[in-house]
Amino acid sequence: MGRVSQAQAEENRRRVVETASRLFRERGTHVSVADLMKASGLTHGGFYKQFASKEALVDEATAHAFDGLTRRRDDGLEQHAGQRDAAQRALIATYLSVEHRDSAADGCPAAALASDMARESGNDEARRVYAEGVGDFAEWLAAEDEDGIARLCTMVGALVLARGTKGSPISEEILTAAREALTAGGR
Amino acid sequence: MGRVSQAQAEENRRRVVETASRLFRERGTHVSVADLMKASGLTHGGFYKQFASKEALVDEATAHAFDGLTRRRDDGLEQHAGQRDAAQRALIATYLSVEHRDSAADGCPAAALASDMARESGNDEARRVYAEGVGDFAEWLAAEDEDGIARLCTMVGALVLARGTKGSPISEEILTAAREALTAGGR
DNA sequence: TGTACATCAGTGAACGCGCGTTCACTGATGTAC
DNA sequence: TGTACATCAGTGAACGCGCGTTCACTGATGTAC
Repeated sequence: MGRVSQAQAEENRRRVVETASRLFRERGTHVSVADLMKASGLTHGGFYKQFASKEALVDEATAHAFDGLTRRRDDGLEQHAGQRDAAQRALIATYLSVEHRDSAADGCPAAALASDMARESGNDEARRVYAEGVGDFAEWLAAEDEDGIARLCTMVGALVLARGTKGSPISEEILTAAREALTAGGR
Repeated sequence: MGRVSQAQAEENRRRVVETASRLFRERGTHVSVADLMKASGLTHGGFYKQFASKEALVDEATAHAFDGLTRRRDDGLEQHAGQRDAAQRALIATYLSVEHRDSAADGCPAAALASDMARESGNDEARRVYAEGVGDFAEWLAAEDEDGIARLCTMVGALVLARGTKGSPISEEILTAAREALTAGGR
């Protein structure tokens, strides 16, 4: 193929990070470099021209996924004219939907990457980025009468359990029960 | 080594299932057959004398892990002289402890295996066993004024997030926040 | 109860394959004049 | 502005290694007489 322009190279790099942030959420951080590069429209050999190691890509992809979450969350706030609790209610409804359960690739990284981070004991930077993202999200979710952390636990637990039980009727029951618990009576 | 008595063979098999149910919870179902057998004190070649495939072991180990959960839960009920809500409060406190966060191997399979089940799309039997275990646990957790499913979501979400953020101060904050949400005022 | 032999749990090497990473090569891009 | 050449993003084969699974072999166990 020969050399490629700097602009093109930068765009290719961005595409790999974007693809990784999606595939890691969908299938876990064990997705192979070869699969990642193929899904980005490249061959696997070029990977190390852009990234020091696969671990470094995990760091960047994790940060990228949380950036996307922040952006969507702030967009929602704007759509509700800055009304914080209306934006929160809307986000919770989307979060606990069948659509979100079925599309982890562009869904919440706090839920999708939790077990990978727990097991990725070697990669401290990714874990740091992850913890920071979780803290930010919890803070945003805080309501007048309730801790944002507790709400986030219910949301993440529901999503993770609904995904793990997908195919059984309990999967949808989980989403419904969590939605009710979070919207009824101050929760 | 030569042949081994039927009793010994049965015990070896049981030990492999037990080891697998622990290592799968701790490190995920991707733990290799070789590692599993070594941890059970055997060589990997003999695996297929006892199991049809690694997938079959995942099924059995998942069921075994939920059996352990059921046993511990019922033991707790007995210790509290059949007082259901006292037993529930004790279980919740243990569940949301730093000790449980740090020992996934003999911890809750609903939390530890969720992401593996979500991604184990090929293995329907393991998913069925998992969903059944989750349903049982949720039913046991039901309180007079609250759905067991919603409580389970908060518990599982807290444990999964605390494990993913371990090393950052927010990890302990998550456990505390969930404990408070679940014990204060009907929740 | 004792002997002869078939069974089969466990061993360890091997299978094809995919992993993360390296490397010689390519040729269009970017730069020096 | 045009030419000469160094740079380096991307290619594709290869590296050592670990994966799930298979297989010839072993020898103590279990059984038939």
